[in-house]
Amino acid sequence: MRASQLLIATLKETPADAEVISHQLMLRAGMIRRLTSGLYTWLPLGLRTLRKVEAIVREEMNSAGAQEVLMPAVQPAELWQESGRWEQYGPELLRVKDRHERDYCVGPTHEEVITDLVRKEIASYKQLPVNFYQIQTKFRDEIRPRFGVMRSREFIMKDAYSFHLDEVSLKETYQAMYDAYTRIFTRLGLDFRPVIADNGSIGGTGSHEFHVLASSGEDDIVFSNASDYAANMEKAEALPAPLGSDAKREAPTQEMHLVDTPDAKTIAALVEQHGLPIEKTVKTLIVKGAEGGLVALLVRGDHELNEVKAENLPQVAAPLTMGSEAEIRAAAGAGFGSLGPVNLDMPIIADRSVALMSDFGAGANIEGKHYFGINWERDVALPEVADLRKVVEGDPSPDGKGTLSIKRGIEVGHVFQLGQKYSEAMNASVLGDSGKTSHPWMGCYGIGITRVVAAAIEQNHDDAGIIWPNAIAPFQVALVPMNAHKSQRVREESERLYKALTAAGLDVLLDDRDTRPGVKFADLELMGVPHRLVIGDRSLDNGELEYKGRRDSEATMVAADQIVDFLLEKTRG
RNA sequence: CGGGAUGUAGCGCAGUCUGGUAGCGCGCCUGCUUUGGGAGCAGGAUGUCGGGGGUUCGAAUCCCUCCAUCCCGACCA
Repeated sequence: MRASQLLIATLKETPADAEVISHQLMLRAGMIRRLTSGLYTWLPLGLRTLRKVEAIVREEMNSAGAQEVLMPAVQPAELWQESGRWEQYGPELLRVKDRHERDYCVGPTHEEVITDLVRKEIASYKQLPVNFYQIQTKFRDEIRPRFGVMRSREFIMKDAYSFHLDEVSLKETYQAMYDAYTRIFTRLGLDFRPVIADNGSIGGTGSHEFHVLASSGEDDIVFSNASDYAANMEKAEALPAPLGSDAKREAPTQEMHLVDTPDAKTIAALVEQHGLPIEKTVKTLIVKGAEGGLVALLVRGDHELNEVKAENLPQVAAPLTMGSEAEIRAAAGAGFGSLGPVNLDMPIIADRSVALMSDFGAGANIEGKHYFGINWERDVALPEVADLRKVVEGDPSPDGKGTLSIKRGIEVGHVFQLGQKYSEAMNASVLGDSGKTSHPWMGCYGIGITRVVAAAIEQNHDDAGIIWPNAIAPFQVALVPMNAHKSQRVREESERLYKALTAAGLDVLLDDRDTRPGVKFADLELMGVPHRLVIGDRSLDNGELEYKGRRDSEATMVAADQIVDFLLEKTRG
């Protein structure tokens, strides 16, 4: 393509409302423009990258045995009422009425539509397994859209849904999708990790998220330094004690005694004012119980409650809700800051590491007082023990190998074993070889296409702009003719190169704009074109061209007759 | 939805406290010069000062109200 025919909408200054680097650079490079909150137009430059991501996803999905379909963005309410999600989904589901006052939604996902298709079209186990996917625009009415296309309301997603006679078949396809995702993100040139994820309220048996590692990521992901164990924070298991220790409680050395702590309403204050080591303190959090009433959760002072783990406990109400000050005062006899397990009349669940503590301090359930020197069994019965806390850097890995590190990640993909939830709710069934009907097992597999583009930039940029991986660069090579308005030879050589490189299968941008070279260099760097060739009289005299990779600090000279092979080599992989 | 901030030319901002002809930089248009890292000179265009209401002789500026956007918390690809 010629630059004179492309909308090059670069900006020198950073728009004030863009916070993260990918958003800033996408605006500055002229990839996207905001229409209104959470809605973006993809300009020609941005769309080129978007389409390349789609193409890679499509190729790998096809070769993994999935079939492409395209479902409507607008869906009838009836289907969502059948699955029960019309009520469940909440305000994130954009609901609309047509002229006949019938209810519809703009689809945030397509389990209902695909299940409806399958129940109509698939009747026999002989047609299973099947795996359908689409690349399509979704809408989620996010409370707070932010970070440009990273968390927009309208976004493009690849979503796939597989159907199986039994769980064994589901697991096979699940693995095939896991492998396909690994190939996709590898081909995209991204540094990513598949991590074990929580299944959430949908249930099911298995789930992995694919995260692109980036400090601006919104999720904490946890992984071992000595094995391939990786999980998201919600799911990462906290072992009771460090590796190699015998995980036993130490014998009491202190008597339990009541201490006046009128100004110690927080763990930090307690530690500071009373000289107690923080790992000898216990935090008591009181939440609503599944059967009504309240439940107390205990974690060590230096640990944080993992809300997902807490919510998954059978005794605890979902969603997790903290008790109100008034409720707690009525039940415990004291308010926030003075709560503890001693003389507390409600179900108590202690984190694994709390169960191993001795001589510890906790609220006394008397306003402004704590007990110090508490020991389990002797002073208070050991309650039920569960894994309640968030893991921290340096915790032992749950698989017994190495210790855990925590990094930030951007979730770009999710594979999920759904089980029979939708096929049962919507009565999709197939005949088996015994002549009996059964509900197919389902899996679903998503990739945030638009988010991938932003994530790639978060991971690949410098002060001058974007640095695209070869596979998704809008243009692989830029040609910059020098002094073209005067030198016919430069013009001719540029045209010749443009045709030769294009014929060799490269995506080439010929910068034929009538502007100064500094402007071109700055624009091309901002737009992230990974390879640049300068054509000037000086180097042509020597039969050479000047090459510079986007990450190179210096340009190098390349023999003009070698240039096609040279660039084919550079743009590979 | 709660907390914080902002809204003035396409973009970045000043002006608002203390009411009195709406400004600066970049970008854009014309001409001449210039052409290896965001050119120079000369000339030019562009604003319902977020909307509505009020106070006032007079409002970007003061008051009321609505709206939008951004940032921090609960959802998700």
